[in-house]
Amino acid sequence: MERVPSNCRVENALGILVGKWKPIIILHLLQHGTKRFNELKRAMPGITQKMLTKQLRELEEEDIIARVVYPQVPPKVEYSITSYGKTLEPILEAMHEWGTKHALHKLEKQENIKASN
Amino acid sequence: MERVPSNCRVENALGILVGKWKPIIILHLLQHGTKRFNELKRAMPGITQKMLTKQLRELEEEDIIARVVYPQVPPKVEYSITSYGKTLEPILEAMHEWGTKHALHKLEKQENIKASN
DNA sequence: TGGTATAGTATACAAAAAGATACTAAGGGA
DNA sequence: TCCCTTAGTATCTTTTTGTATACTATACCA
Repeated sequence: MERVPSNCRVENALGILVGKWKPIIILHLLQHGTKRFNELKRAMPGITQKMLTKQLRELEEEDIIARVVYPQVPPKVEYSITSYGKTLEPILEAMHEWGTKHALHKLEKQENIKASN
Repeated sequence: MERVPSNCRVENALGILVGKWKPIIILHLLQHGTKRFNELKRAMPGITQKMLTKQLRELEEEDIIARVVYPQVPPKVEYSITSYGKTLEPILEAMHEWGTKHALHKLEKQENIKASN
């Protein structure tokens, strides 16, 4: 992150969006609203508790999501996107759109390879 | 990359943009056009040859950049963005813009912390 | 003859990210 | 009494990334 051309702020966004799970978490909360820890976990098969916790903490640190703890046993913790976090929506949308097209592009490429054999 | 909710193609874009150097390489080629290997290297202080090579090969694999080898000694290899790669520009732009604002947001947050002490 | 340049590859190593697994507190239910 | 639940920690291992360094071929120049 250091020693990067000074006009490049792309890394700033990337630093937040990166990490296999972050965009998925943000997108899920954007689309489904407030969720409890285990609801998120169940929605993302394959993620470990450690990873989910870590990603959530990092997103909280950046003001992207809010964490509300209810003092109960068993515990209840709710996560939601902050209004600041919502400013990421256009980027996520753009990425989602491009990603969809790119999946197609890759498919076509494979078809071409097959056809030429 | 496996076991991700099927409606989520964000990872598809992220997979390409991620890696400390990729967005910088793409942005540089977008802004400055065709460049030789060592020109890129010099433009990115801190990157090693191995990393630059690896990133370039991965971007080539995804059709984002084109690699042209001139059979000369000493070797000459030119890299440029493909027309397909140019479709990433809006995302990079959006990220750059958001990243700039986010740098400000972080600064303000720090100021607030200072002020309250 | 020796040095310079380019675009790499090969190898070894260090650091960071991710994954697997076990553990915790305290209330409720069988 | 034992087990279940939730939202985590703690610890260890594996995988992925990144760094450092040395090496290559061959033409050109002094």
